[in-house]
Amino acid sequence: MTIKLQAPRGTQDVLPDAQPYWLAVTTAAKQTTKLHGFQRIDTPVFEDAAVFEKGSGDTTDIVEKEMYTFEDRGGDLLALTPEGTPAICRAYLEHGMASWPQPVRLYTTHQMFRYDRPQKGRYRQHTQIDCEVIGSYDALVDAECIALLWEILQRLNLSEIEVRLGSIDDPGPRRAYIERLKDYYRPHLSRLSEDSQRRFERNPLRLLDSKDDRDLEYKEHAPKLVDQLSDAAAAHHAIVCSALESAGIAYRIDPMLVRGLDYYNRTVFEIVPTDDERAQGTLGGGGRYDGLMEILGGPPTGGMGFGSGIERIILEMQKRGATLQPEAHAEVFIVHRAEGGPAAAFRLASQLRRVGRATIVGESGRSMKSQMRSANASGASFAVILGDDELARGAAIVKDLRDGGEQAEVALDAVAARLAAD
RNA sequence: GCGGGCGUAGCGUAGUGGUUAACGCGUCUGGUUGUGGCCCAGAAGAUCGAGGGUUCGAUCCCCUCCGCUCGCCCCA
Repeated sequence: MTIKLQAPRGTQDVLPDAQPYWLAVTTAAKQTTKLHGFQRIDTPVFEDAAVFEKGSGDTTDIVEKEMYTFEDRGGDLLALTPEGTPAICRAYLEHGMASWPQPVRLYTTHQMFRYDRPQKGRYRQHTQIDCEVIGSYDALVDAECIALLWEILQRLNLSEIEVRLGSIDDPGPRRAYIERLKDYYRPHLSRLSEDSQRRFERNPLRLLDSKDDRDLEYKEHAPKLVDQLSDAAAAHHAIVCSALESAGIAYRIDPMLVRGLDYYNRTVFEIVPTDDERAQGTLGGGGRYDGLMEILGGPPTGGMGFGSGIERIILEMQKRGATLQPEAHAEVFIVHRAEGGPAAAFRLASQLRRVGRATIVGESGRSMKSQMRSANASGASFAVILGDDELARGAAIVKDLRDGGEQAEVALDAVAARLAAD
């Protein structure tokens, strides 16, 4: 019978105590993207479902089993964004950004929704920092995006991180490679794990991602895509590598790196904590998506970007021992206990706010002790006390709460000026 | 979708087959004459996740469900 209302599974409330972490991360993203010439964009929380069905690929897990799709009252089929890139690309096309100076560098922080089984670092609603560079095929842009995420994490004192870099070539050569890969695996198929047997049919690249003991031996000797790239992709990859080196960014070539989205080509990357083995430890990842615009009905347009999970970044910060304190609720706390006190307190509070001071008025009817306790708990630096005697002569007591508790009587009209923000 | 752990006041925990379920933190109210932080006192706050079963009796034993959580798959 007790109906307990609670946040839906896989969602969470970000309480005041956690806000400093969110502020730190979003600030780091804002500042770093600005240093790279990115502009902010915001796209809707939901989109026409087709944006993702076409954009992300309708055989990807994200679209196939994780999308929150619904029909609205007008009969339109909509989806809560599971993934930012197609939405931003849609906006690029819709607003004719191809006529802006190219490439267009865009960033956002965006709610993502995926119907998935929650666990540590994985939620049904999560927030991503999303950066996209659209309108460029330049390999240097790939390196810049990787560097950008790297710098954001560095700014948050997450230094024990590692870039994993790979290339999945362009669609044509990749298809040829996949055939070679399947040829390699086919004779061993019956000895592979069930998961891998399924992957063989559905997503052969994932064979290389298996952690099952039964697959390891075959995986080790499997042909690696990154070793046999087409000339164009190999040259592209080489530029990315040397750019990262010149920027002093440590990376590791990961031949097994496979991303879960269909549209990637050439560069793919992830950044993970050095000491974290878990799959959900990935702090961010992305890659190049030169074919995506065409899939969405636009002209051929190069693109490169990444997403990074804010919740995961915060978990990692806390794991490293970061402790950020919430700000004080107020700077000035007005204690009133007098005939006419409430009205005077209310008026004084608005004067204080006009001069830039965060001000809280104590609860009417509570004792002075009680209000002073509230003042202390609010973190305010000053209490302004309105008592009968002072009010009778048009004055108030200003008390410094920070240490000794010095106090002085000040004319009511002079309080705001005295406590004004610098 | 699959497997493991857990479910007692807002939070963190204790506890027992049988009178009013305990403690800490937090909240509120007080500690004389109008004032915080420490300290002290008091109060409020829990149908012990839900339903069923065993039993004279269950918060404690059994089953089911729900929820949370960790892992697999996959992803940020």
